[in-house]
Parts: sequence; structure tokens; C-alpha cells
Amino acid sequence: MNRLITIGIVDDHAIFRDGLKSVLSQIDGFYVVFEAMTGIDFLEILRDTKPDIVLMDISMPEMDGIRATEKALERHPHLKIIALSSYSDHIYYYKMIKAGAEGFVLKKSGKEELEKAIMEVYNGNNFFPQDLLKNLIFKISHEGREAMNESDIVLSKRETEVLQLICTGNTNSEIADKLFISPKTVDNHRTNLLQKTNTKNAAHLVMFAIKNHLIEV
Amino acid sequence: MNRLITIGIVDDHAIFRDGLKSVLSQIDGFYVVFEAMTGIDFLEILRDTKPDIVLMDISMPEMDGIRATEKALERHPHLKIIALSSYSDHIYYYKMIKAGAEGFVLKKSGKEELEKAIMEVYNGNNFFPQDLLKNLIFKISHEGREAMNESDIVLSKRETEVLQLICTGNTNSEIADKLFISPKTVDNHRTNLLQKTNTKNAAHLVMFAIKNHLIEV
DNA sequence: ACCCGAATAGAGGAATTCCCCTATTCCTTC
DNA sequence: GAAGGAATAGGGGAATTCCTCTATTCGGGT
Repeated sequence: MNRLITIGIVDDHAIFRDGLKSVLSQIDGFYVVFEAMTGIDFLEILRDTKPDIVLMDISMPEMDGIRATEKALERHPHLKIIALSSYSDHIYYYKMIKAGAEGFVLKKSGKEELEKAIMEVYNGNNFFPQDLLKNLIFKISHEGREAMNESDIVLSKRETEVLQLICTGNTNSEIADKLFISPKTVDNHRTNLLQKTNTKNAAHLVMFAIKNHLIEV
Repeated sequence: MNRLITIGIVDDHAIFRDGLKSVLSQIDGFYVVFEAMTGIDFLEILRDTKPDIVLMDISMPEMDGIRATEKALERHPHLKIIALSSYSDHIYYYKMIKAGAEGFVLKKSGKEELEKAIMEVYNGNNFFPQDLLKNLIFKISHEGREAMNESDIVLSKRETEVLQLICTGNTNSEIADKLFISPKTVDNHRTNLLQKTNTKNAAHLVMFAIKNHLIEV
């Protein structure tokens, strides 16, 4: 009897999770052991449950997939994570590889591709679309690492969360409510964000963040 | 024997379509009769196949869900379309209602919500999330229908200039100096921009403007 | 000639951001 | 165990934004 491949799903869209779970359940040998709505939930669940494969959405509020991947691999280095992305933007691709993901699948590709990715990664290989990989190598060789947004600006986990919420029009009090912290703390994060990015105000900060792919649009 | 409810799915993400189809297939009485990758494909398919319900993603390349909905209803007025959206962004919601959608479901809500939406719409009712609807009604009752009728956002030349300068971190006084007008005028433009785009503050405005290609990134 | 929208500008006030501080706790790293 | 970064939280105040309201000018269109 073959061992089941256990899978965890991390995505903020419940409908997408439901769908993915349903698709995977129909494939022989796959078993979805958990779903997480956010990166934070995911890290929480990892304490108890360690799946063979994690399918990780990149764009999520609160904690994005890149950071969640980094954090998870810090604590569980042997975890195998496959990134799911809506965009073929090379920057996410690059960042996800750098974070330690073993695979990358575009959401616009079908379940066959996903199944293949899971099997490959489960068997100890990588799974990265050839065209994206080629593109990435070309980019790096031609434009250097600066093009990959390897600037010295590194936002902390909390700062990224705050930034995400600033982008969607939240005030300090609203952000405070959502992150269960004081508005004053949010204000401090905001100030630090402006300082780190060398921007003048929230509008400028949002522009900078989008341009430099600190957040997904 | 009950008649099957036939469903069409329009979304550019194959994995999402696969998942959705799988979820819906497990619900008794639902039958997915087609999937379309783009709005154009969808209109093509409609010539031959008319489902009871269409699940329509809003953000798609080539032809977005709003335009696809409009076009489809022009030719097939009795078609029942439910919008699927990642964002609770007010403008999509409004545009989709205006385009003639009978329902609106956020992707972050679960399959139960989706099932409910399909059943309601199939039975001749609408399905719109209460909080979003309340928000919209509030807006209309306070600002009049004129504010809403102008749903296709067109910025004036001056507004675009001001917006551009807001994005690069300029304050009202700085913008005033650069455009040789009073800071108070800039303030008015700013207020109008927020109103037109229905955004909450400058940061949100910048995000919206970039998302909707009102400015160059 | 008349209306309308765009652009201009101001009064005035509430809300929010921005930006100095200080300070504590909890990690991690050296 | 010391040092440093991240996150927490607060005081306080200046600057800026957000919002409502009124009002004038100018040019394009019916």
C-alpha cells in the first residue's frame, strides 16, 4: 500500500481553498490535512501538523506567502512548499525561490500541472516552469540583482502587514483594531515605514511599495 | 425528478476553475456545463450553450468580467450572472450591479455562501452581501444617483495632474506651487478625486489609481 | 444667449497623519 | 549576559488631510 501524500493549503480565499481541496481529494494518493486562511494561521497549525507538501498562495493580507514561507522554513527546514501565484511576475518568482520554495505553479495552469508539481516535489525534485526560469536567469544576467529588488530596504513582518492595510485605505485606528494593537503602535510603524522607504507620506509610500514590489497590487 | 441547475464558469485561472467545478459537482442538482477562460471565449460559448447560472470573475485579462457581463446580457437578457470578486472594492460591486449581475460573492467566502447565492439567483432572487449593499444604498441616498451614474471614472486634466503629484508625495502647498494655483484649489481637487474614485484617503487613492490604470506606475 | 462642467478660491472645523520623544518586553545573536 | 532589533505603547504638538459649503470665472455646446 502506498503512503498518502499529505497536503496543506494556505490561501485567503475560502472558495479557492474549497475548490483546491476538492480537486486534490479526487486524485489518488493525495490527502489535504489542513487549510489555513493566513500566514499566521499556517504557522500556528504547523506546530501540530506537518504535511508533506504545502501549497502557498503568494498574495495574502496580514502575512504574505513569501514571508510565511521564510518563517515556516526557519522552523521546519525540511518542509516542502509550492508557491501558487496569479502573476508570472519574475519578482515574486525570484523571491519565492529565495525564500526556499521547492516549486512554483501559476493559477492559470491546470490541475495536471499542479499534480505534476506535487509529485515532483514530493519525490525530492524541484518544479519550476522552464520559461519563467529562463526569463529569470536572463533578467539577472542582464540587469543584475538590483533589478530583483535586492535593495537594502527590508520591512519587518509587522510593517508589511501595516503597509498592506494602509494601501486599502485603513486609518491607524482601523489598522489597530484589525491587528489587535494600539493605534499608537500603528502610528510608530507608519513612521518607521516612511523612514525606511524614504518617502514623504502615505500616498508616496504606497506608490513606492507598488513600484518596488514590497506589496502585491 | 428535479431539473439540474446548469452552471457556466468564467475565470482565467484554470486551477480556480477546476476547483470550482469540482466543488459544484459534489452538490446535488448542480451541473457545470462549460468553463471559459476569457470574456471573449464566454461570449463565443454562449451562442451554443445557455446555462442557468454564470459564475463570472471580475478581474480578467483581455475582457474583464464587467464588460463581458454587459455584452452577454445585451444578447441574452434573461441570463443570470453571479460575480465573483477577490476584492470588496465598492466600485466593482456597483459596476457589476449596473452591468446586470444578479449576485455578488467574495472569493474569501466559502462554498456554502456560493451555493446559497446560486440557489437564490436560480429561484429568481438577487444575492448581494448585506454589508456591501447597505454601504452602497447609504452612498446613493447621501450623494444622489448622479454621483453613482458616473460610474465610468473619468478624471479631468487637472485632476490627473494633481493625482500624479499626490503619488510622488507632494503636499497640497507643494502641488499648488508646481501648478501655480492656490493650495485650497488643490485641496478641492483632492476631495473630488476621493469622491470620484470612492476611496477613503490618499493612500487608498494611489492604490486604486494604479490598479485602474488611471496613472502610470 | 444660456447652461454646464472645469477650474479657481476661500471659511472653517474635525480628523488624521506626521514626527519628535521615552520606555518596556521579548527574542536572537554575539 | 550584553547588545540590538522588533514590537509594544504612550505624551504631545505641529502639519496636513478630509469634508462641507459658498462663489466666481471661463469656455464649449444646444
